[in-house]
Amino acid sequence: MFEPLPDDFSYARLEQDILDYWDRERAFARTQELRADAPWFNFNEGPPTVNGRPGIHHVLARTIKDAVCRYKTMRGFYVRRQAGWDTHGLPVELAAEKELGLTDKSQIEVLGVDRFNATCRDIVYRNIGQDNGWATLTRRMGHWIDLDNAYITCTNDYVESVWWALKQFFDKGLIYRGYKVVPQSPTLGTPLSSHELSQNYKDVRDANVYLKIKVLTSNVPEAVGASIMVWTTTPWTLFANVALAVGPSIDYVIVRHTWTIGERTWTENLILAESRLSVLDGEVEVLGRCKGSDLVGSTYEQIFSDVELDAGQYPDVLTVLPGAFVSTDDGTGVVHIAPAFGQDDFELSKQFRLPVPQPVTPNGHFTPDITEFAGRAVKNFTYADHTEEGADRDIVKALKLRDKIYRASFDYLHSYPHCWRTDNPVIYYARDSWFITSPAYRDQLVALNKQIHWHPSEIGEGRFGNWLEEVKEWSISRDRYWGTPLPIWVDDEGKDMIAVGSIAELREGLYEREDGTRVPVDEAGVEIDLHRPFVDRVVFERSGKLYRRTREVVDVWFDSGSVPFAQFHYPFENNELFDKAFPADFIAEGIDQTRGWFYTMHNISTALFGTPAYRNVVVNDLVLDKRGQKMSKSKGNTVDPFEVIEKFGSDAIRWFLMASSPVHKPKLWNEEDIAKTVIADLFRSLTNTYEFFAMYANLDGYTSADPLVPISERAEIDQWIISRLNTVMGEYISAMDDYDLTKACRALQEFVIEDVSNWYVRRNRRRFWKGEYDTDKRAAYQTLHLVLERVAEMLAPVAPFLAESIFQRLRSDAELFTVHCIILHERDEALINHDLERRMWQAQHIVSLARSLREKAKIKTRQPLRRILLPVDSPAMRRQLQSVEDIIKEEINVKEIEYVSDDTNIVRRSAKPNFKIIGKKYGDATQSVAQAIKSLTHEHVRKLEQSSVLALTIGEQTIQIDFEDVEIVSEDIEGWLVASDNGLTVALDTELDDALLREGLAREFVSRIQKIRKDSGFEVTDRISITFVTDDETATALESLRSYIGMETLTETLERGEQSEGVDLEINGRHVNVRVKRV
RNA sequence: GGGCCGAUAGCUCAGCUGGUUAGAGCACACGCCUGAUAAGCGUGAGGCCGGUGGUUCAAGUCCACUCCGGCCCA
Repeated sequence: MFEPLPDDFSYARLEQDILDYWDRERAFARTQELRADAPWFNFNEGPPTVNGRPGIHHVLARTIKDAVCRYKTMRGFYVRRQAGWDTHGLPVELAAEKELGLTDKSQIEVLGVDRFNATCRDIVYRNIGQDNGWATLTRRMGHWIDLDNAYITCTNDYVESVWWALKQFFDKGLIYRGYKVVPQSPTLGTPLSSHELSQNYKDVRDANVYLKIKVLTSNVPEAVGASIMVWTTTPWTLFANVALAVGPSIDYVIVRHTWTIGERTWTENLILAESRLSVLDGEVEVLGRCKGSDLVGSTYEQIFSDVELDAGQYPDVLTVLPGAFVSTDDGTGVVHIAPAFGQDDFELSKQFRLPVPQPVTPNGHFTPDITEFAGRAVKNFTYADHTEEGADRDIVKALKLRDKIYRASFDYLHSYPHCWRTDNPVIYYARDSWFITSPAYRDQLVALNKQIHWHPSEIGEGRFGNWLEEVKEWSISRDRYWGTPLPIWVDDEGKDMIAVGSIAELREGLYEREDGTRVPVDEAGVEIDLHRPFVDRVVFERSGKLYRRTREVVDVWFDSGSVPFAQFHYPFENNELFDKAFPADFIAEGIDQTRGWFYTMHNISTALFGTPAYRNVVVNDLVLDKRGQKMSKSKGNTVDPFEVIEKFGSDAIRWFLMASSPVHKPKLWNEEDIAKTVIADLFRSLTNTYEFFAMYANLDGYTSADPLVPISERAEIDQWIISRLNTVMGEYISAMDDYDLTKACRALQEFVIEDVSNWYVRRNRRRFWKGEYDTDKRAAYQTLHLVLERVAEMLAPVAPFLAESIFQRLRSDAELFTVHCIILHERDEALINHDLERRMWQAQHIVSLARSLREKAKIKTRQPLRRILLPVDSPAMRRQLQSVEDIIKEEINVKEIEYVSDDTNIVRRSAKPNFKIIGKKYGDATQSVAQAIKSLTHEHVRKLEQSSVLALTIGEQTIQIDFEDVEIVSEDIEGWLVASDNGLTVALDTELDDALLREGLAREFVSRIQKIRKDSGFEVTDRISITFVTDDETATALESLRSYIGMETLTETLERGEQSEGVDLEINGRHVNVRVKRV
């Protein structure tokens, strides 16, 4: 018994049932157990941030992961799938601040780091277990991954592994503390890493200020006393100005600038890059020219004097210096240098030994040194409970009073980084922080990247490869609380450092109590927690020196980059497991991870193991809304994954995400497409095919125990669909092996809809419902059964629910508790018959051509026609078409097919050049040869066919045309309706005689009766009687085909009546009144 | 400013290492077919294959430049 799909069928319900079934059967766990001894295929889960909300783009990445893992399992591998949670860092800290009612970082210290971190930990574990969160989505979308044994980055085990890794870096001399300019989030008071920075560039309007700075001395005589033009978008940095930079090879001009307003005119001498003269508003007269290098050494008047600069100690202070980074794309070609607030500036300060005044606090406010602005915010900041206005406008006012402004507005539109958590502008800020010196092993990063298969490849070569080529030092410290503590202890003088790489080493330290007394860690009676504040209380005494831990925590990206080993608590446990599972064979995430997880894993793995962390990576692009717009909460165009899964089912969503466009292209979210191309097309075709199969198989009592009809003895169309099936199996596997899920899905989809449903089943309906249960019928069942089973297998990775549902209904083997545990069948070359596939393809095209001819002749298909003519090139072609003759005749309702060969004169033939071949042979003579071929006559073509060669004269030359140089086409047939396409020609005999007309009438009549039966709600097996009233001629026609009508419509009595008491029908222009009754 | 990707029918996408008439699905119009199908089939309309220039016998495909869009970086 093949169980039909339920009447109240819905995909959401079907999937719930399957989920319950999987739970009951422990399907995932048992599948894994089955593969216990199988070769491993290693997957690593990129941990989602635990308190983020899953969005539809996560469904995309998770579908890729799940589909590949399921596929590899079905290919016989053991696929270890450990879930993971990313639990440290700012997202959690901010949630904790909110929960504790804190508005500022400083309040955390007041509250106590222990309480703060306890809250963070609490939030983490609450979120992991939360309803409608990640775990729920993971289960509901059918993502098989081991959630029960997920790695959690804030556990002691995990942190210990990260510590081990950091110590490796330390021991290799790859970590150092340095004073550098870093992107700082002022409202968080912590530096951000470059990959964090990249998450939130926004277009903003900033200050657009042209300053004029008086030159005091210079080697360029005209420059003395003139003002050098300086452009800036950050007036707040001007207090820290120590120098100006010019491009040494850029051309500068000294101009007399005249400005008139009303009666008044001013003149002043200004210096700027010649190519930037357009920034000046007034009239300009050039007084002199020079190169930037000539200006070097000029001294100028300090812009603000709040910061004292000692020219004795720093000879180059307040002078013009050469800077390779100076451009003339915008501004004036002169850059103001504030080493504390710019990376280029800082480098220049090191080069020329300049001071680095720092008049701004880490949280973005002026220090008391800046008397006029002490305590003011440098930019506009928004906090949870208040906002602060930045000082820029007031600074410009102050500069105006000092007559240093040439022009100032606040309309400079540019893209500027903002803190990804607080949305406040980032400032570039010099401070102490810790770095990993990635450029030291850049070559290895680049070399190992070449071993990774990127899908698509251009990301690995382009975006990721370029990033590695110019790899920057990794700023790994964060001046925060909830994170892996940086395990480096520093002595009192700040010179000597020790790194701690394990809990055991930590135990060698002393625990410092509140009262200042120190006891060995093990005797302190405090539980070891590899977080602040516990680790801050541990100190080391070595050779008379006291070491205290540096206060920072580690960039969370270092946590996730440690997944390959930290998920196993390596090297403290599971070393054999690690050896087997590293490196990963496969990972998949969104393109935003290029400089995130993809990078940090690669970096750490390269430095520690000298091996790439993963062999294959599938990168998906964003999910955009229907109109191609980025989804965002503010636009209200986000998609709630739970909602759409309820609406369409996970399978449909998963299929759409894989099949609609390649995953590495931005994907437009279009629910109409899901409904029309997935649900109403692929899934409908498949479920209906199953329903059709089940209905008749159950009626006939077919079971899979019935003796198998050898495939070679089955009907040709059976062999055809089996051949197609095997071809598609081959395509599917090679696409999946290549991680091209889209191609695999599309091949399968087309097969199901076109070949199985619209051709095989439609063509074979009669075989299933007519007659007794004989060998041919059994062959039909076995064929369709086989096809459905294999389709369910191939469907399983991407649409696991529907595949399971169909597979469970079809299976005969009780051992196979899930489709996902079976080994995918590979194609059987012996069952592929290219010749047969080609013949069927020809038949389908002939049918199409014939239909279009009927359309032209306005003869409906129900009207039988006597014959079609098919021109054939060869006896072989004739044999080919004869083998599919019945199909053609039935599809287009003709009695006979006549084959005409080239020795008849009905067909005119001509030749088309085969450019691929003649192009190679004739080169630049190709066009003239092609012309000659096109003008070949019917006789020429016949001659060519007979002797395979033909001599042609072109101009003065004679050339020899070979048979392979041309493609022969049949053109038309005298007096017939003809159509040609794809090298096939069909001619239709449209002449009708009485017998054909009668038969047409009968078929039309049958069709109407069937409609009446259906409309009246009769069962398929109900027998009926028909009484009809019509004219004599029509009556005779109907009666002459009584047995045909009776057979088709299960009519027991067909009588001519007198009274028009039934339904009036208009059939082929005749009037018939019909009454149909059930008997 | 740099890097990567994309641009083909109203929409979503195919189009292999260049081969001369550029395809499919959806949507639209008309017709056909239907005892598995809220389906199917046919026909039609709809394309300066973003633009310019080049290489070539031949360019949607290769090269250069350019416009527009997306993403990433500065």
